[in-house]
Amino acid sequence: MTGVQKLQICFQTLADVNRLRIIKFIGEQERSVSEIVNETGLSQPLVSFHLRTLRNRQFLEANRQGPFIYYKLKDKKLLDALGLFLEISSSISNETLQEPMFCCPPFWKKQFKHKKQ
Amino acid sequence: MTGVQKLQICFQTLADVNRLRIIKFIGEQERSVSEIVNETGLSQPLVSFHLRTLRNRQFLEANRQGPFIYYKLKDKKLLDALGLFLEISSSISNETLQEPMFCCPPFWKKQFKHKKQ
DNA sequence: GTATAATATAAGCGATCATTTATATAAAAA
DNA sequence: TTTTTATATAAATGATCGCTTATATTATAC
Repeated sequence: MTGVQKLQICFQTLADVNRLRIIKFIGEQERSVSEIVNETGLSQPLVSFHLRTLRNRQFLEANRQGPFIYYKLKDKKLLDALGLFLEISSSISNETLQEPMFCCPPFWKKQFKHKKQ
Repeated sequence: MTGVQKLQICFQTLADVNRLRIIKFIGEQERSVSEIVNETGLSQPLVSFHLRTLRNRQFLEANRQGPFIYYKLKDKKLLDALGLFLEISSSISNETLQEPMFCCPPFWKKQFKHKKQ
């Protein structure tokens, strides 16, 4: 697996607001699933789903204590890296970022039509 | 737009091998579209599509010289940030990363079935 | 044992993304 | 002007992702 492929998987894993919020919350200190559910307001299955993703991709590790399972960051360097990207992304104008980038949903099609020759 | 949302868009943009390869190639020095097509082996429309994405998201900027359009990185900090993530991702085992993370395509379903009680 | 609380998994759905094929634009050359 | 080269856009398609609802597991308490 090439470096670029690893990067892709890394970024794919981080390309979700809810996972980022979870990482941010866990970054402060380790947290149980129910704490994360309360903090984020997400449903419990959804939190578990994201935690599984983050655990499988080696961003988090879990340890059970009684009925609770506590998650923590595996590598604190991740927080530094996120800070660096926050810098990079903050210099980007809001308007541009909000433009649709990819395949245009129906209501966008008109705006991209070329004038007929 | 919150910091987390900006991060999501950043990572979403970087979560593609082809875009990462393009960034890596352009990072060395500015390149024309046809140079990128030759380097990557991707089709010209696909390269243009990814370039538009990267340009819209403010990672690249373009300047035309005659019939050629040269693209270059807007912020060289991006290369440092990619290096940092390369460190983080390199410590992750290949096997784990290759596991399917999300919704399982048909041929995977069997492997995740629980034993019936 | 049964009941309850905490967490994980399964299956299906809707939306979005990357890609392809075909076509349009734009600049230079003939 | 016509042709050629370089690049961009359009439309359609298949695959994947995030989310929801329902159910299963695991551990404690009774």
